[in-house]
Amino acid sequence: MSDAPSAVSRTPVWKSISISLTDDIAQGRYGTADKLPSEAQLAARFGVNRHTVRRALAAMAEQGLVHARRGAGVFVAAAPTDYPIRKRVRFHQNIQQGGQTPAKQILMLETRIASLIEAEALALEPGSSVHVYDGISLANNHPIALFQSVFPAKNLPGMLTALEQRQSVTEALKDCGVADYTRAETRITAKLATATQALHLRISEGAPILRTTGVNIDPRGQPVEFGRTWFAGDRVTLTVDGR
Amino acid sequence: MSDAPSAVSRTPVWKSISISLTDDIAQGRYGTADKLPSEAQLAARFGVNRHTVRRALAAMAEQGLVHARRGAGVFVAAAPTDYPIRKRVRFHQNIQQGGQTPAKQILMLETRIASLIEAEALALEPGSSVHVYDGISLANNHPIALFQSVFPAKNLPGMLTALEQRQSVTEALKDCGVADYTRAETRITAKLATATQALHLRISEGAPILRTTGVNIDPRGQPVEFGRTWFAGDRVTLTVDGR
DNA sequence: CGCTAGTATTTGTCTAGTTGTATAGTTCAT
DNA sequence: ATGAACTATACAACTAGACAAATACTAGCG
Repeated sequence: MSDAPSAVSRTPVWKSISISLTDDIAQGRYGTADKLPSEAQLAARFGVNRHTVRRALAAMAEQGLVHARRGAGVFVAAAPTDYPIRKRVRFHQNIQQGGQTPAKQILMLETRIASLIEAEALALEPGSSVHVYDGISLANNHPIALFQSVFPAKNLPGMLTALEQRQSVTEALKDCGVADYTRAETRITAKLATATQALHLRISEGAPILRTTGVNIDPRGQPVEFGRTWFAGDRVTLTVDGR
Repeated sequence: MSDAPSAVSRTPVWKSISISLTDDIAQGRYGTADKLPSEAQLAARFGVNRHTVRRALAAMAEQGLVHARRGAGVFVAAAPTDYPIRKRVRFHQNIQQGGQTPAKQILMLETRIASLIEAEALALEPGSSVHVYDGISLANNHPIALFQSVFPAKNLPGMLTALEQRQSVTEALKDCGVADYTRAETRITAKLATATQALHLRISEGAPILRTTGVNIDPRGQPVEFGRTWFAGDRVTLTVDGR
């Protein structure tokens, strides 16, 4: 009691180790399928007992970041996914290119009146109706991001059922007659995870989140999708090409 | 626990325990870096509750006499070491001059791209690669400081292996053709120990730390090392010569 | 060259001990 | 009553060491 510098270490040591290693992976210090230093070496590096390192690694393994092979070592399972933001942003393509398996989980599909923001982004009359697609993006069966896609309902009948069957936005749009689309603009900001977001993304509340907002347009320049995506900050690295 | 009857001021039990243990250390019954008996054992010896012993130990820790490591025990802290900062700062020399045995423990050796700060300190092009040497400085086998030495990679091939074998920066540099070097500038600031630093230095989180930042240059004035050192504040006294 | 056997590493599991922290209760002097 | 000193108990976090099980490495042999 009565310690002057009461900067109480509320976070357990193993958690800070886990964060440090996760960051190392995120920074590319250890690449996908790379072997981490042995538990003994890590224990020496962090100045703790091997068991404390093990607890940190266990937490990372639970998140699917690493996996251990007895006698061999601990390997990076999924380096933070590189998610390129280009003219043509395609979730499935982006994930597959990184050697991972993409998937989507539907949270909600509905048709409703567009909000002001949505109407403006899609260049719609106020009061127009839109299809809304809420869901979770997964890579290798681990949640990467939450998203909400908003489509103008007028030109896209049957979009909801198409989304339900296809899961892929690209293919659903193709079913509805939109063969191609490109990203007109993307905005990126940093947020902190709310409780619900944290739950869905399997991160802790208050963890950093990358929010991107983008509008996709068809070749004629008509907006076809207004999308917002919340990426788990430590699981994804957004990369923006020069152009 | 009864007599000394009407005396107005009775010293608390924990204080007398603290005095007793302090005396034991002063008498050399527990030497530097020795582990004291566990709190439970001390509680039994003094016939009190463990918490009373803890209060005594807390008082001693506040005076820098002992330091506790969770799960490991309570250890007798070392007397502060004098560390002179001069034109030629040499760790091994400095420690030996104080009659102690120097040693270094490698935490990490790597080659990577220089950060902005590092590039500027070493007068390198942005994006140049550097050798980085993370480690712990020990005197008489207990930690004095954490350090990070950054060397320009271009002029120093084989520096990492040299460091691995030699441990001494001076000798490793000699192996790489740098016969002599002097300290161009040293900055000193005070910080608080982070969790990891505290673990390595065997101090408590939030304890004071002296951070020195320095650049060493070769006789031609070329920067050869950018070093940062975090000294355990209550274990080291930095001295600066008038010179 | 390929195979095997032995050795060293590395992760998995178990047991035991130690400090850190929280809660609750007792005693006692003022 | 009130608060300080101390006791009692329980659990969390971390250390320490040992051993088993799986893997990687290496030397030697055919």
